[in-house]
Amino acid sequence: MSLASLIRKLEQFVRLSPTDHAILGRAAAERVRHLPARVDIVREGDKPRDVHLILAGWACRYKQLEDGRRQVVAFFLPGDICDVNIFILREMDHSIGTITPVSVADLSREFFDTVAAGHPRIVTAFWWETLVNAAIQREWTMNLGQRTASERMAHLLCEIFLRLRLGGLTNGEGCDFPLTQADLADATGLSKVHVNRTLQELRAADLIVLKGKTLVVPDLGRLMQAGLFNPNYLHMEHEGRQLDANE
Amino acid sequence: MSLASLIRKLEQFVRLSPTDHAILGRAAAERVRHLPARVDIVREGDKPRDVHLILAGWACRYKQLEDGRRQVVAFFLPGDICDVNIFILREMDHSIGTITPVSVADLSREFFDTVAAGHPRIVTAFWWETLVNAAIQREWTMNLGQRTASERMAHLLCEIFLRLRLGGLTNGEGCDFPLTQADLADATGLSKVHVNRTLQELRAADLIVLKGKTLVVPDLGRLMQAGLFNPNYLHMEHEGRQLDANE
DNA sequence: CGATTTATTGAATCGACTCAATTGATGTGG
DNA sequence: CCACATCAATTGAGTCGATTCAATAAATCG
Repeated sequence: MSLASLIRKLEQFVRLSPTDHAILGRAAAERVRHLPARVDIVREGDKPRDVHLILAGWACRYKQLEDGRRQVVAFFLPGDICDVNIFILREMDHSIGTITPVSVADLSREFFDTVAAGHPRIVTAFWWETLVNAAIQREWTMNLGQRTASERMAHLLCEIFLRLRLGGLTNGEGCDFPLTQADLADATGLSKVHVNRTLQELRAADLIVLKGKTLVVPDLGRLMQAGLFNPNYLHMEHEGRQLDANE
Repeated sequence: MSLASLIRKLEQFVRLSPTDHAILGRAAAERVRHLPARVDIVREGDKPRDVHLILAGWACRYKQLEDGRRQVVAFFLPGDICDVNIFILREMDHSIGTITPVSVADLSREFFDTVAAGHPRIVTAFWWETLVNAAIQREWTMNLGQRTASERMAHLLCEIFLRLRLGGLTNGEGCDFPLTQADLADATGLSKVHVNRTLQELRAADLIVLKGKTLVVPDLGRLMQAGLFNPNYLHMEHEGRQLDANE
């Protein structure tokens, strides 16, 4: 269960009090839904109601053009919050869909009001989450604009691996990896065929082992080099060090 | 002077009180700097100190790879705030540079603390600004990942034109346009040469008139079509209508 | 006014795409 | 538990959008 991942992630940035933990725990337990793979959680045009906290499973944020071209603009991993304060806006400008079966907690506007009123550390933690998500989105812009296919793919894999590790969701050099090549294509702006060839390149260079929904990164440093990956944008600079230890 | 643009922009979303106006006015007047064109306001790796409010001129947010490849990930127009609460983070993961000469107000951490403590409408307005900036960044991801060169360029021009109009910075169908083709190349992920050819295409289709640092959009609807532009992500849905009138 | 930046044009090349077919997994019902 | 159906991954061949390199023209600036 991955309220733990959320707290672990937030705590590498701010230290939360027992009360803060309790508040988050209660919010995450209140309205939980279990969704199958490949369904929409919210759709472009919807009126935003709740903020979604992913407790288990993977999801993605995507946008689509009328002619069907589709871009995944973000992945959500367990412990990720979809859009803090999204209910401020009138309507969604994008959709959120599940990749695997997902457990999601719906966080109400009232919860955020409560937090804003009396839990400044959580407010700070949520701002941190928001700023990091913005940084990730910028890095994706960079990724699509400047990196070659294999750099781009290596970069994306580094990011996912590090984000999973931050949530305590890796086993040494390996992690679950439920994305299909079609998902990777939608995220990297490449064609499915080229994604396939790009992955083969990375495999041939012994940068990744990817099969059966599992990713192994034998040498993260080399994969980072291949992707021109600089982790600064993930802003894991605080207590992050100590967490690295128990991997 | 473009505190007006900021207020105009925020007010099409939340109605601010006279006190709110005064607070913003004071903050924007306190520490103002005038910078020449083509210099950095902040650099990647810096410790974030203040939040920057662009009072006049254009700037951009950019990231660079070691080998020199450069991606502009956002443009800042008069009235734009660079990163609300950025001082939460340890260090900048990108740089901000001027394009034209710029007047910038440095907003202190204390200002944001004051706002958080006693000016809920401004807090909401700042969240709105933050969420819209995130939406813009997502749309750029989409733009780079899915649109062809000419769609991409048309889309970018639509966005800039609409954002300028929202700040009251257009004259009918025209606006200032200080970006060079090299800037457009860095923003669209295209080569300079191809930017040139793409602009010629748009000119040939009578979608734009662009010369001498001025852009004219004879038919915004057609340009939007050409760029597969859906303005929903700018979230101008509120009092926006009435503002359109006095253009 | 010359110097430098910005814009434009041409030609050759290449990275990534499309189309099309095949192989390999995964999953479901009889 | 196998057989079939579907979805995911792989391979080959030909094409095209966008790139690079290189040179010239036009603007802008001190």
